Amino acid sequence: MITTRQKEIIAAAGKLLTHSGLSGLTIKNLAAEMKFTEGAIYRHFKSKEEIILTMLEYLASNMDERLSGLAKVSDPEQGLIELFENQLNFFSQHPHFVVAVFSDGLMESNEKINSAILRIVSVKMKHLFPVIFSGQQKGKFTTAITTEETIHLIIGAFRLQMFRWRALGFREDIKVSGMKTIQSVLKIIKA
Amino acid sequence: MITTRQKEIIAAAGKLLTHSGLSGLTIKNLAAEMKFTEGAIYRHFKSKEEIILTMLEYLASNMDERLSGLAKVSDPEQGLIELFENQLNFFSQHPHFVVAVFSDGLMESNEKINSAILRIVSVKMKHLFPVIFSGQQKGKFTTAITTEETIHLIIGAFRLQMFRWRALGFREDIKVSGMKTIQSVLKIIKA
DNA sequence: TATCTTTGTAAGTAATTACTTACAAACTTT
DNA sequence: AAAGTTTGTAAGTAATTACTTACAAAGATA
Repeated sequence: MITTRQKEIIAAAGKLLTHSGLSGLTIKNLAAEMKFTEGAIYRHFKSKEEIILTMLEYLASNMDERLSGLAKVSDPEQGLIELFENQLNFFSQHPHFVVAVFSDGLMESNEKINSAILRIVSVKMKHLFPVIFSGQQKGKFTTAITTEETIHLIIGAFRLQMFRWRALGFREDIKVSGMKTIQSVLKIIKA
Repeated sequence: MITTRQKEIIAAAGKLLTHSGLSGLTIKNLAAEMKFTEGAIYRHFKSKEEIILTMLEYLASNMDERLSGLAKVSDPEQGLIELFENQLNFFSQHPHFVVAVFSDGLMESNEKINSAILRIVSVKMKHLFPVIFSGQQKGKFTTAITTEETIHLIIGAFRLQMFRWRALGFREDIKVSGMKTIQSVLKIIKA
């Protein structure tokens, strides 16, 4: 499906994106990052669009696998914590993918890329929904707002946290500050 | 300070940004949108960077003025509602500025642009802080989490709402869906 | 009325972009 | 060992980029 080289290239692409924005993601820069020439990039991808799409699809399925692999816990609060610990662990180890996953900046007039971005969001929601829902049913989380509204709050807070992490140059420990955010959300949504 | 033509140009720039992303914001497209030639753009701005910076600075001071002009109300809940009604009203009338205000996509390796973006965030926080803080002191809002954490939750939810509005092509009425988000946040943070 | 300033056009510039083509070295397979 | 395949290089391409320059028309000022 996806070769080792392709993985290396999309990792380099994420790195460029995160550090220099979309305008920094050029084939020239990508080749330099990979330490070979531009032509070689086209041995592995037929276009720049394909690189971005492959990156987004990889991140979506990677996230889906990771979160599917989480052991089922009966306590919804613990389930929520483990879900975000897993997410934060991934971004802590792969900070260069932050932009690709969260950036509105990749949203251009390109239909394919836009729907690939929305797929990532929906994967996240897919795993978040049952945790929140069961928490509400068990009387652990508030039912003052709907499941969707709760998810909206959580994802919004998480995204903003990642935005700030990047804006501040990845200086803070995202595992610590990210969990603080989740903890404060938890305090608020607990029934 | 800023001429009428300059305002027209930054409005056109926002329009291009929102519809076609950063790569759609070219001098050529900008000139076409203004219905004159590329050279004429340079009669009003000395560089593309200056256009973006002027746009961001305009948005920051515009927001600052708007929110400063709000009548002081004693009820924090009402204050919060009026603040966001004002914000939603602005974006409803100027949807093409959504990207400029919220997009991480403008964040590039350009230092000046990055700090202009962060200025917008800080203007918003400046006006949100006293409302939340007084609400907590008056016992109207929860003190289970800090003022900063509350603001983080609110801004995160609001940003995500704007992101979705754009992703769905500005189809829904942002005044309605935006206020729903604020209402659900309010339910949660009320003491 | 004559001159100056402002704001536009037309046609360029060099640099950068994504992508291609002809060729060669190194593995793999036979 | 011979042949085929994979993966790289070197040197291009046409298109697009931000920006410039020489010129002209219109309005304001003298």
